[in-house]
Amino acid sequence: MTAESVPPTAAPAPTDFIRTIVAAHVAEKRYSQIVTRFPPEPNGYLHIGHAKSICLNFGIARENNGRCNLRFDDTNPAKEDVEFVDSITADVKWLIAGWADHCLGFKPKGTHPAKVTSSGQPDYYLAAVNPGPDSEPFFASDYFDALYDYALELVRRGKAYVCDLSPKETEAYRGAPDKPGRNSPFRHRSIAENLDLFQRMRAGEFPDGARTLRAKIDMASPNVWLRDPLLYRIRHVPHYHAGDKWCVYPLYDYAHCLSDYLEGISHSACSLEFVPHRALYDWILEALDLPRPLPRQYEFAKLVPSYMLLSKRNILRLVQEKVVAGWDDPRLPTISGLRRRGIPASAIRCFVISVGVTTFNSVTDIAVFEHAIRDELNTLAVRRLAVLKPIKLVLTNLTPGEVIECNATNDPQSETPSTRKIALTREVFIESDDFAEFPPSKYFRLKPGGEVRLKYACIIKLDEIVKDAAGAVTELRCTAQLDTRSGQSNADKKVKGTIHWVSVTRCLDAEVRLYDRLFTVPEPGAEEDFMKVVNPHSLDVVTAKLETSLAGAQPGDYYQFERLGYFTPDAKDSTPGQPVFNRTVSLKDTWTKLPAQS
RNA sequence: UGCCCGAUAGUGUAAUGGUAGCACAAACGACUCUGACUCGUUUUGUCUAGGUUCGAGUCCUAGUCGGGCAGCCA
Repeated sequence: MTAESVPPTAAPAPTDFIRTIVAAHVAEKRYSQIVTRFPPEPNGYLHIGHAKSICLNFGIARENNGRCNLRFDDTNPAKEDVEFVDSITADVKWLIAGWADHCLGFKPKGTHPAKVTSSGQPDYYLAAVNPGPDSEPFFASDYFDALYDYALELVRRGKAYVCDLSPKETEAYRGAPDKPGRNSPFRHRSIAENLDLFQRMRAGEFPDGARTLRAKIDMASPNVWLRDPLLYRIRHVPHYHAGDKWCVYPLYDYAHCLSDYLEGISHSACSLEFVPHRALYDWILEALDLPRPLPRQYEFAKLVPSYMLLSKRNILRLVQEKVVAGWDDPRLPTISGLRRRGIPASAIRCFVISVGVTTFNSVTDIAVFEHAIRDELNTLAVRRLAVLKPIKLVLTNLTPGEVIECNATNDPQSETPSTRKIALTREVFIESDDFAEFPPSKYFRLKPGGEVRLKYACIIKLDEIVKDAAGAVTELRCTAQLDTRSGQSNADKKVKGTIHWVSVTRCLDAEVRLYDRLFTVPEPGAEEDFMKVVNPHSLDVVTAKLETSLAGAQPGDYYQFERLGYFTPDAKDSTPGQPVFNRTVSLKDTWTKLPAQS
């Protein structure tokens, strides 16, 4: 293999504090395999913050020949729904496609953890398989039997008890961070009574909220999560996945650590707000005296890109109040929104990997994301000509029916670029921004008496500006210097400016959606009300003139409209032969930033 | 006013106790049939005060600032 043929995936693996720990565990052979997991709750859509967790967990798996299980953390039947299971699964698959698909852990359809014997002790275990027609993601709700069994064991060991305190009383007894809690009056029930009561809770004998199962730890602990945390609550609600079999449901802290254990997870990475929960995570696993190596929890800082709002709750509000058109609105940082916007999965991965993994809460400049997008698209996107805000230009030395074929490059970044033919005709559209009757200094574009090159065609000179009665420019009359075309005698003639264009008679009208950031401030989440800082110009819809070859554009195709930016056909509103384009991101522009422009 | 965590250029992120690097951003320049890309140059940094040490971004102490924790949410 030559140096040139090394695939881009050969980029050095990232290093961070979690990977350093994993590497140490690999060296000491602590686990038989490195297994991570991505555990979303199916109560909303995935966003770019989740992408960080996905890249970390799948990244660790692929770098260590391991596995990363997709597991739905669905222990709250009131909030969860299959709709989200489907969208989350699709988003995860899209995000890791071609990168870590081989690490994705599913389970055989319909299976639950099997009771096995490990190290001479009874145990539960559910191994992962590759995704396929007979497999599905993991669900914490498939562990309810095993979890119930472990809860019974905790009771038998005198480490859990049934508490009859009401929600309000429970809160009062818990105390405050700076004040110790008080023991529940039910803390010293006998094991037999606890067993009986817990079984009757499960049997449905008590109404919602009447009793809970609690861990017996320490009501005076400075860590409030250790003050006899709730393990189970009563909810007479059917579960979208588990059906109506249960009326007691485990809480996150109890379910999560054991779900990790059941799947043989080695490293359980979560965000920083779970740091105080780690002691509980460890306590539950250790209290059960389990036979296999225990998973451990590691916490990292969430991704917070500037100008974005990431929490599900806030995104939901933007959707409900119709600030955006839905969960997959291209202005939203949801994975489905980013995909619809035209951002490649590889760009999302490059971005989150470049940000790194630390324990420091930070805000990442959106420019880093935009750079990653442009960097990927520069290689992936096919070049086309399009005019967003057209103004007519007449080449007076061409006859009305004359067609001059020009060769345009599709992929200038390729080592073996291909070309296509585009038609130069007497009348063309150019970008209205590319003409100025009274140009500022250093204006390289079309101006009175000036010359520019029409990209892939020839140099033209502006002779005359035609205006209507109101004084608005209606037409620019120019002379084409046909000997400056590629291959002609004067082809090497230099002019300072080159502009894009589209033939008036050979073009396609199309709706183009120009998206901009959704908020006007870098940290909308820090605002008293983020609705007040919504960018009123986050969407500008224009009817653009496109070169005809764009009629066949399909969703999933990436284009660069030269000198403008990257565009992709909208996956929802495009129809065959009539694409609607979304602007993914503009090209970097060092001209309009100049002070002369303001 | 309890406990836990954190702090390195504008932003993000590196640095077995041994020359503070990298990326993005910004500025300037080269190149250019995309004012893009690419290439080159430059600006800007270890929160504060003590201590240990030949030597501290790194270890210790105190402080400052920031974040988190009292759902029968996850």
